[in-house]
Amino acid sequence: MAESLSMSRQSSEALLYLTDEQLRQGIEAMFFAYRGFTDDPDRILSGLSYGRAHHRAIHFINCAPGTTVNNLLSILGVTKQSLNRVLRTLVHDGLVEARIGQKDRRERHLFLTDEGAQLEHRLSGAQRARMRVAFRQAGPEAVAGFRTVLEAMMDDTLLRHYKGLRDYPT
Amino acid sequence: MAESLSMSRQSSEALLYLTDEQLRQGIEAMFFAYRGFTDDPDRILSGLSYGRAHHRAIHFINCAPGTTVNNLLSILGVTKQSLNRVLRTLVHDGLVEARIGQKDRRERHLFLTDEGAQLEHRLSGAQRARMRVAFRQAGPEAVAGFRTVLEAMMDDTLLRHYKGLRDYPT
DNA sequence: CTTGGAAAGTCAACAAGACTGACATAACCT
DNA sequence: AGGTTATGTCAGTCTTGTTGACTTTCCAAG
Repeated sequence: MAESLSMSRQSSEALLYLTDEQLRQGIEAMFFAYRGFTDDPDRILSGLSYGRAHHRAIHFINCAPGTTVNNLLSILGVTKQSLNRVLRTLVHDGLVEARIGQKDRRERHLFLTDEGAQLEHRLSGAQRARMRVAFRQAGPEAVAGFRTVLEAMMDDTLLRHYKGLRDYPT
Repeated sequence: MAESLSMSRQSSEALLYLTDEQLRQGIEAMFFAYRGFTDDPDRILSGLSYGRAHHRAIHFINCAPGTTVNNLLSILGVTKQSLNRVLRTLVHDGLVEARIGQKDRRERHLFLTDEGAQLEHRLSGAQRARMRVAFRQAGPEAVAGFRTVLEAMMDDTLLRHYKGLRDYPT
């Protein structure tokens, strides 16, 4: 249904999607979609004295349990001092546990506590719900295209983080 | 090429794209792609004592020349105090002109000066360049899907801004 | 073995940019 | 004349980013 339209006139307008106007619309779509994307979790967090930074930390600790602070740093792309502030409150509030490394005692390996996992699930649940609706509305072809473009838009360093990097040993 | 893969096993895995793991990957793709998306302009702006907030203002004033402050407010979704701080510096630095409305003298209609348009072009140029590469890499089918999913992900109010809202009369 | 450098993490201070709340001014409308 | 609307401003707070200085730990070269 969605693809029949774009494919029918593919020959005559094959490069339409590369005009400046089309690119500008792509830019705005990213802006507005990202806003919708972060809205639900932000609303949940604002009632908890946490922010988007806490959400990001919780999300990636959940994805890669046992990851080190340094590793999280390179994923999130912020300074260690900035991350540390967030991590400190999360540890203090009992959402994250930071275990001293066995092999290298300088490292801290990060884990969600039960309470942390609970919050993570609440946050990602809201986000997944919105994305599920969008994905269902758009259909599998569109979703495949969505992923393809997004991956092409990432920096190569980030792309590496995006693919892989699960399961950290303690 | 891209679609042959997803269509060949469509029957058996038609709903694969709605599993929690697929949704989680979509979430991360948004996160990393948005980072790549804002990187280039941010770098340019950091040398100019401007930030992403200035970029957004400039972008939408360029798209809808003559728009009012109030209108910009609802597009950007920030408070007037926050926008005002940004706008003040832009007007002061001669990048934006705020003309008093003809019909309603309370309104300020916003325009980019030549210098403002120049900066806009530099910023959006960097962003368009990256998006052009991504679009070309992904192909027209993927781009159509990308747009479809992004639109489905927006809030309805934002969607209204995204479609339309060009050309404001002075 | 020791010593010096690198790496991981922490503390402190600061800046940008968002927010709220209160208030001012001008212009519009009934 | 009085109420509403559009805009601007001041003051204060919060989140989240920054840099600089510091400790602890590890490792490797002398």
